Amino acid sequence: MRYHIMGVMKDRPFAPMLERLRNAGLRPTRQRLALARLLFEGGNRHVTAEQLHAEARREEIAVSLATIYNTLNQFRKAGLLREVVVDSGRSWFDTNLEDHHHFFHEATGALTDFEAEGLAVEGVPRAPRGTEIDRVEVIVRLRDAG
Amino acid sequence: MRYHIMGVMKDRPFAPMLERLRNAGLRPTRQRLALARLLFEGGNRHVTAEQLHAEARREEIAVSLATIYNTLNQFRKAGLLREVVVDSGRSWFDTNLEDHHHFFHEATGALTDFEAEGLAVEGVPRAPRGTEIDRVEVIVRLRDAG
DNA sequence: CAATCAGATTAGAACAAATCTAAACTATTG
DNA sequence: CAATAGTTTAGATTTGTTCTAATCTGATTG
Repeated sequence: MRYHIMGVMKDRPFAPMLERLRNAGLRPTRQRLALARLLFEGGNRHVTAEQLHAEARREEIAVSLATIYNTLNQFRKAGLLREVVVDSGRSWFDTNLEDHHHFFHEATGALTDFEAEGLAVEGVPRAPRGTEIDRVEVIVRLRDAG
Repeated sequence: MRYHIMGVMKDRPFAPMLERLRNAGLRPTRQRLALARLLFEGGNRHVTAEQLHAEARREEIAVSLATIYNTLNQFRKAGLLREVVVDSGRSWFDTNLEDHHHFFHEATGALTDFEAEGLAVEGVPRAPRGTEIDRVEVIVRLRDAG
């Protein structure tokens, strides 16, 4: 199998990303590939749709906002991203798939991870009839010290 | 100091509610008084702005949606309500001011309280520089059992 | 390697939640 | 009871997100 070079290539091969999309059952289109690289190469991050769109523009990747939304949702459904809801009005997408929780600084809107290791949540009541626990989410809301 | 009994009476006087608004520094207008009664008489509840608006209409209380939003936010700022963000796209307001957390059933959108008593969250990391912990929020996301 | 076509992308319209505006109204104060 | 600061309102506006219908493209097949 051969890989040919197209478009923006920093210094990483994109074969792994291509594979990653295929494994997720997503056709590796230009747009998805480019967005996957923005999202997954270079450490964990949190983005909103608008942020990612702006970033793509900056990198001169032609992607419509509709595609950003489509892609983020597809990635989420495929388990490549997690959605984080901390303030109403917009959604954050988190590339960190490990067991972790969030700090949310209300004043600035800054969202940061902290590992679940070391955190213990005990005494969660039984799920109501007909339901089961999907996930226990801890959000630590911060304010400016004073 | 006098304590008012908040029992399950059909014909409640609204003096206590009036007092409650005054104490919160809010002028007790018709609209605020009516909404306060819907919200605070008869047990804890969760509402969205639209829900409360619909309910007010049903009760033939003339209140605009703008006033619903204003009032909910004023009540929140005054500490009479808490805002709960579980799904992006809308805000819930919770009349339960005690230390508690939430079940959120994604499929139905149902939001229910559970007491913090019995729940222990341990090992929350230190707040980042310049910030302090405002509140630790636990959201237990539910899915249909199966 | 060209034709095919399901699936993907797109611009722009549509939608929903929430906020804003500025005009009309009302609870309080003097 | 008049003055006024605070409140309410309809409707416009803003913001985030989804939808639509037309166009395009990656993969498959012959």
